[in-house]
Amino acid sequence: MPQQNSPLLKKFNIVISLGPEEEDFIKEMERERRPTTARTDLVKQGEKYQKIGLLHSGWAIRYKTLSDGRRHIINFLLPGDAYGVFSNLFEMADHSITMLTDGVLSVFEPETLVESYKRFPKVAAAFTWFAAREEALIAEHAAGLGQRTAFERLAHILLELYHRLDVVGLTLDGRFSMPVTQEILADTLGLSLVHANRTLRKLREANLIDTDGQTVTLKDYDRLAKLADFDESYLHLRPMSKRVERQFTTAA
Amino acid sequence: MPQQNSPLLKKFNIVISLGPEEEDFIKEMERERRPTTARTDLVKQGEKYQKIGLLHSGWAIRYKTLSDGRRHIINFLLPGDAYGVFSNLFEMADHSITMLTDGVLSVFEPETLVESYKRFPKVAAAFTWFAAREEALIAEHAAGLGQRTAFERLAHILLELYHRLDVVGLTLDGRFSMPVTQEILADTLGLSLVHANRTLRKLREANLIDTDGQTVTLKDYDRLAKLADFDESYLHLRPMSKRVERQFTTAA
DNA sequence: CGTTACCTTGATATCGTTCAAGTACCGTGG
DNA sequence: CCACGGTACTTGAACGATATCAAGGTAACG
Repeated sequence: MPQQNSPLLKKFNIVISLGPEEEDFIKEMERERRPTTARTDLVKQGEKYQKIGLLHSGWAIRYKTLSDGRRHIINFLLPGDAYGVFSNLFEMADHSITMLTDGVLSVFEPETLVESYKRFPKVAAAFTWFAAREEALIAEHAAGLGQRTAFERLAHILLELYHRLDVVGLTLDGRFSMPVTQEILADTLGLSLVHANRTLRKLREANLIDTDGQTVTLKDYDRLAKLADFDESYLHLRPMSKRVERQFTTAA
Repeated sequence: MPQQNSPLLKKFNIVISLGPEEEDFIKEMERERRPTTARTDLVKQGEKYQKIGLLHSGWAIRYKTLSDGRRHIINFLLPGDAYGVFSNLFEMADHSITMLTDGVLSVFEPETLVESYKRFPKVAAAFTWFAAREEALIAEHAAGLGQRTAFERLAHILLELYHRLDVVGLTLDGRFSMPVTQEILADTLGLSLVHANRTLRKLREANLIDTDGQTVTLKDYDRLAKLADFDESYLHLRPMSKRVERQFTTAA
């Protein structure tokens, strides 16, 4: 029977071509699957790091809490995303990760990744790539928080989520499921809950999106992209250049 | 004659203990020194990546430009900082880097770093550590942009700069040189130039800081840290844990 | 069927922006 | 040596985007 590729492999296959042995190595990493439930903490700010994790299904948030309770959501973790890849080097986590929904994940020891550096440099390159991409995403968010209006920011994050879900096959006709309360959205965009709600309404009233429960529909991608100044290149979802790939094959 | 350690080595020595051969490898990377002048672009958004760079002296900014000209400054590059370590994996730069002052830097091919993975895993670990730290800094800025007031944000960045300069020996009695116009500061904090100016004044009037030309003095670290909710742990300037260091020595 | 979580909307307050103007300090050329 | 233009800093006044306060609505769930 044809085994469907995991979301992680789907992403990897976009940027780098892996041989069967390399794919097997990754599949081995993903073999042990651990079901989780919404509100489970995967990482806790201030506590020691332990494992690296891969999210197979479900959504999670990576967030920071200020001492007075204010919370900022750094990023969403979607199916196919990893966490702890490099931040594992630190003694303590400077952020928390919590499941937003039920989901399934695999966790493994950092040693496994170190091993890949020796045996399968291309696998290591793929993980490094996505860790670097994490930073690119956060930098884009920071730029948005600094420079974009609430309206632009909201449009922008919806477009980002659309693209990120699209590569792992979780969109259909501009529609996707977004299991996120408006409070979560507000804490992501640096807005009050009330204003997040109103901004969402404005987007609906401008005929740019539709919402139906947790389902979001992008009704006019082009206008949305224009008003949010959205340029997908920061998502870096393109094949690795020969130049770079060569580095990681001769390195073997 | 006792050779003064480079700012990069000063930072590395905080987190990991390097043997003489490893230090030599780094010194070799830094050997060729290239003077640069203010306003020189080290990396340009939209252009191809080329090299990895180390900044020995001078300040630079990493920033993104929106299509309508708005600019957000992601981070400052200070002496001892590197750029392009991982973002080199990408085909195109999603941000620019420009010198704020005259300075000196070393640039080298990514292959050099790949080589270190095989020959000197601890050196690779140190670079990886600092690339991961980059992300931690940006995440903290994003959290600030989302949740902190202008006043808190300004206090926070001053404290961050103080700490980052301190580890490379560029502070004295709570004082440091900050070759940054208020416009740059505004674009970092997501404020208008006018409001950055007023916020700076408020900080002065509250007797928290002094400014004299480009020199900033932190007059009351504790009060500043408290009001900005500053917790230096996100800077991750502490020795690497045995657990991690072991990974990178057995990996050799 | 009451409680809880989430969404929605109005009214008012505030933080930060924009517009406008003026000052101080340079470096350069006449 | 002075006039000039450029860059950076400063301050006032009006405006606007977003927050806060307050209230009510709806659906899910034990």
